[in-house]
Amino acid sequence: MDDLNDSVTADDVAAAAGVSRWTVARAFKKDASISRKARERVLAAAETLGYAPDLLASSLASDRSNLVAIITNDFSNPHKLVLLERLTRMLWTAGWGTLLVHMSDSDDASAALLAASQRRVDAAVVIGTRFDDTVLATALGARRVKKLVIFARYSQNPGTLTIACDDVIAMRDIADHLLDKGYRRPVFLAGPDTQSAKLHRKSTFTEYWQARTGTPVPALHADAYDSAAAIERVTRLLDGQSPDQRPDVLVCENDIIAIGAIDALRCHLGLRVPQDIAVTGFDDIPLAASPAYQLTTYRQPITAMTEKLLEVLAGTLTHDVHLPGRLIPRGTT
Amino acid sequence: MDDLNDSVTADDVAAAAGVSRWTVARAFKKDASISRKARERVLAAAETLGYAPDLLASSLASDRSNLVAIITNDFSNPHKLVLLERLTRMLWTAGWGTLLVHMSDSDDASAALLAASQRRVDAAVVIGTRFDDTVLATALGARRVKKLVIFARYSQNPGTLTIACDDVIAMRDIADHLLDKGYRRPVFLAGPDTQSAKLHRKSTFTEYWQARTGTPVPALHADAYDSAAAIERVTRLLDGQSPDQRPDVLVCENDIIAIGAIDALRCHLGLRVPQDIAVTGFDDIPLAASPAYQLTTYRQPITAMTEKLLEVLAGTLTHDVHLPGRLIPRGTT
DNA sequence: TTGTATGCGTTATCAG
DNA sequence: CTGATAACGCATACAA
Repeated sequence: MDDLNDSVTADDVAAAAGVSRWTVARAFKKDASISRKARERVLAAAETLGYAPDLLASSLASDRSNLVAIITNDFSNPHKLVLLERLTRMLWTAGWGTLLVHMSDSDDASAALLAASQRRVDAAVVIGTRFDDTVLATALGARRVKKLVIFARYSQNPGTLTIACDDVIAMRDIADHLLDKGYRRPVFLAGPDTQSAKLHRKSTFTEYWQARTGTPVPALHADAYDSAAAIERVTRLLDGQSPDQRPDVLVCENDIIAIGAIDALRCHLGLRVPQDIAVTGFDDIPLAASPAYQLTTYRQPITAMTEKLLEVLAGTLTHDVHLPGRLIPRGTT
Repeated sequence: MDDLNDSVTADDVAAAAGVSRWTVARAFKKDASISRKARERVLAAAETLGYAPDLLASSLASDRSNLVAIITNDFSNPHKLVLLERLTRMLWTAGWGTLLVHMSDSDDASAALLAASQRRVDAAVVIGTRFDDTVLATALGARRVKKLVIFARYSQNPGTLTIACDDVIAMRDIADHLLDKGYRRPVFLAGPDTQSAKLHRKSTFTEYWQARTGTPVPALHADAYDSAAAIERVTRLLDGQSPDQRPDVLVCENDIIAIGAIDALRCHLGLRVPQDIAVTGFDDIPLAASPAYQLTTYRQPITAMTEKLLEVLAGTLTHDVHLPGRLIPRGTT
């Protein structure tokens, strides 16, 4: 059991089992025309020899690598860890390997896509909020990847498939919840206001709120998608503001910004959440459920989204998908 | 610029440049014996044709994939995100691709290693605290990977290379810091007390403390490496305990446990940190620096550790490495 | 159900 | 410095 060798090839197994090399290949294929006896003999021989098909050679010959690239440029948001966990686990279960590609800045998109295509990935999945759509489009034009999926984010790229949580339903749910609770003066706290960012949640929320109440919603932009930037922005907004001028709720684009907002309110401004100001987030990261925050937020249907991704990879789904998530009411509203 | 095709092969470039296929290969190799003129011609032709070497075919022919598998089973700790970011970025810069492999339970180790070896990775890097050393050893025996590196964790596996923060120095620094600050009754809060876990930090701290003060250090074990488990354990310990029986500092095995401890103290027990009880962590995750926690912790030298990993991959380093980190004193002590 | 040629795109190695 | 031969390990198509 110890002298197993990795350089056993299908030929070796074939010889040991007394069949041809091609029968060995069939034995490892799900629905192949092969007798049960032959398959058993082959599998037994493979077991004792310690043989496992070489996926590299297989990919080269078949033009299918069973590899998908996960491309991201945002490692500061804990939500990415949740996404990575779900993606790698479910893809692995379905037989897909995952190549993790780090994309440093936006203009690195072509390099990331190039790396993916050089490894012959069957698809590239982009996760992350800080992508420039146009940069992505030009990168895609220069270096073709069989399938390009934008995951957990809105995008209008042609030649691209989007799988995301339905922001329209989500922001309406949040707005309805806030109106039910009696809040009337929300401020929307978003991430950076770059030209390229879609900021779909912001526009959806503000439009719906205005339609329902007739009043506009002021919007703020943090300089980055992290809590430090949110702390800075919220402190700057509220410092020295009198209680009756203050918003009664901060609607945040995601949890990490909401966490920063809460920290600013409590630690820098001495305000209570939700008594003085309420806060909502988006994503339902683990920290949102901790007793220290108890953040009211909105959970994306990651498992269902990943199942859709599997359909895309299988080729049975070829259009954009927007799935409804779920409001998670907690103590901050 | 738009009709670039991915199925351009070295032969096409060779034809376009008027050289042989092998000269094309040389043009893309760093230190190859090729005239500057030939290389320029080839590179120009490749540029216009949109050619990029196929890494799959390259791996098959050369027996070097330039791929390293990152194997982990713990996606609940935000510190993993920091590790992933550093690893993928620095490996990418050095020309390595990263295959992210999810390891569900301990007995899945052989499956993860098998997947890695089937893709012919040049090395596998294991990150994560919940690994069973013996399981890893048997998995390694069954399925050989060229190099197996245990990263950011202690291990004694033969045939394995460890790159980690020096826990001995670290725990002494923490102990010295606490003694300086006047703390005298620490309790060590560790993760699960499984047979396999090394719990190196715990033994190191308790032994050093005993040596310096002559008093033993009680130890607690949370049921998991997450904050919820830590909250439960700390609450159970201190609930109803009189102030003079209480420890004056909780020394935690890592930050996520420390965060849970703080939440328990503040939210469930109504105690103040550090006035009633101090807390220390390990890792310096981003949350530790937030104003809500201001956790005194210890930062692992991740960049330096990753540089050592690159040396291992290059073959210039072949022994275990333990690097000193840095104490980060903050508000919880 | 099983065996046989042929090709996937590259590199190691040797010849010129 | 450059060209040529022989793998690398498997899959596809087709023939038996």
